[in-house]
This record gives sequence, structure tokens and C-alpha cells, in this order.
Amino acid sequence: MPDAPGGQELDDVVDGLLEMMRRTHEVVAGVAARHDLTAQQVGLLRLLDEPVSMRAFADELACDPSNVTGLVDRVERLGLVDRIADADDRRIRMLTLTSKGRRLRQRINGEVARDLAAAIGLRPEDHGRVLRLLAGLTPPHAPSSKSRVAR
Amino acid sequence: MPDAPGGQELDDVVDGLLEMMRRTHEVVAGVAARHDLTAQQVGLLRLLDEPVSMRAFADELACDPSNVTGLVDRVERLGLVDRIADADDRRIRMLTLTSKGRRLRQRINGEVARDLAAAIGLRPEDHGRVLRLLAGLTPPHAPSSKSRVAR
DNA sequence: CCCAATACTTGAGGAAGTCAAGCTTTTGCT
DNA sequence: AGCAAAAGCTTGACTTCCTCAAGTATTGGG
Repeated sequence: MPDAPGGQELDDVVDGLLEMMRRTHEVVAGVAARHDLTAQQVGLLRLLDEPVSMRAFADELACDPSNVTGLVDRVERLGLVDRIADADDRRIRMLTLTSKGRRLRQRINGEVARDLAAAIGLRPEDHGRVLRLLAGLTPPHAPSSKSRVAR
Repeated sequence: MPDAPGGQELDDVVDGLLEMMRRTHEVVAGVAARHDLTAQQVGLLRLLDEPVSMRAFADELACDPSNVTGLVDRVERLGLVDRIADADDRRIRMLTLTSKGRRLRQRINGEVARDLAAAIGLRPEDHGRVLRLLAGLTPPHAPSSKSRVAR
């Protein structure tokens, strides 16, 4: 028994979370496919509520900025977002939903919610419990300071 | 107001779940990187407890069999799995962990559990609550202790 | 005024995924 | 038995996602 106390329980929790992650991803990919998008493109739409610079977006995604360039290239080609030049700083391009993008985002958010609830068997009376749990977990998020990550 | 009752709550739950899944994925990717693997390769190791045919594995991953070919090519090159010919049906290749693969799997499972617990602020006294929740949700799978995958 | 840092893009390259087409082996039908 | 269909796997072409290194344009501090 080399396990720390609660090791078996922890393993079960991990298994459950990973299984849930797998299913969640399938749901998102399914909704995406229905609209001829990829899961990442749906993620981008979900994340993009108000305009954001490419840089900030890369930070949010915790990925390289050049990745965002490609991501945005593709959704821009679909007419879902625009790169709007910032008046004060001409280096900056603000990602902005087009009206088409805004409409699609709305629609997709609804479908994700519906399908996810169905996929994991989430019933309205569970909402409170899940919310309380999620609030209790996942504390480590920065208050608001721009955390600059030395890499 | 096209929203169903509880729509706002549902949206919050969905946001929270997706955020949690994002973090979970980061943890897995982090552990993977530490061992010069990709997140999918870690997923493969986690999933591969006992030998399984390529076909069955593709089903488990809900992906095209040709994808499994590539996936396995790469971990095989690393000496983590073998393709073992089935004696009864020579079309079938059984994916099997090498001893090196088995050792690494053990190690990685531990690290994922540790890092995931840290990343979402999971404390031992939460295990029960989370387990109950995960069991209550995600109905479409066998009740499980050691999940029997009879297919 | 200059040069260092910032914001973004480009290009090369790998991993992961899909589809269509192929090969080998098994199975089912008559 | 014999043969066609189906099953299991691989290959090749193609896309997306992702990283790193390098390049361009813009800004801002000394």
C-alpha cells in the first residue's frame, strides 16, 4: 500500500473528472460540427464576449500568440469576427464579433447548454449543488491584476 | 426572453464546468510535457490498463481507426506499448503496455492525481461530495467499481 | 533620438484528426 | 467447398491546432 490516505478515492475522483472532460469535449465538438466549426472555434466564440486584443486572448487561452493568428484567420474567413485596429495603439488588433458572429454565438451557447445538460444528466434541481461545488473548488484565479507570466 | 426557466443558472453551471475542464486539460498537458509526451499519449496510457484491440480502442476514443494507428505508432516508437498479434484472429493487433509503459503509467497516474487535486483545490474532505456528484451525473455508463467494459 | 520592449505575423514542422482506398483475414451464404 | 461480403488494420492526402524562431511595425523610456 504505497498510497497516501484517500488515494483510492482520489483516483476515483480523477477518473470521474477525466471521463466528464471526455464527454464535455464530445458535446462541444458535436455542436461545432453541426455548424461546420471545430471545437476550438466554438471555444473562441464562447470566450469572445466583448472585444479583446489578440495578445489578451492568447493569454486567456494560455497559448502562443501565433496560434491565435491562425485561429482568428479561420473564423474571420467565416465572417464571424473582425480585427479592429485600436485607435490609440496601432499595433493592437481588437477581436470583435460581427453581427453574424454574435448571432451564432448566442445560438451555440444555447445548444451547448442543452446538449451538455443532456449528456451528463444534469437536472435543474442539481444546478444549485453543482454551482456550490464549483464555487468551492477552483479557487486559484487572479483577482484582476494583469498577471504577466515570466516564461 | 427566449430563455427557459433556470436559463441563467444553467449558463453559469456550463461556464463553470467548461472552465473546470479547461483546467483539467492543462494539468494533463502539463504532466505530459514533463515526460515529453502529449496529452493524448497520457490519455492513451491512462486508458490502456489491460490489452485491447486497435478497433476497441478507437471505439473507446470515439475516433477513426486510422487515428489510432498514428497514435500507437508514436507511443510504440517510445517503447511504451506493443502490438501483439492475436492468435485466434490474425487481423487483430492487441495493444499492450510494455513494462516500461506500465511503470510510466503508474507514475503518471500519480502525478495527474496530485496536480489535479492541487489545480482545482480539491481537499480530501471534498472527495465524497465530488464522487457523489459525479456518480449522480454522468448516468450513461456502467455503475462501476472496476468498470467492466463488456461490449 | 534611439533602442528595447510590445503586438502581431510568417514559416517550418509535429501531433492529431478525418476520409477514401487498399490489403489481409475471417465469416457467412449457398 | 467456394466465394463474396465484412471486419481489422494501414496508408496517403488533407485540415486544424499548436509551438518555436524570426521578422515587421509601433510605442515609449532614457
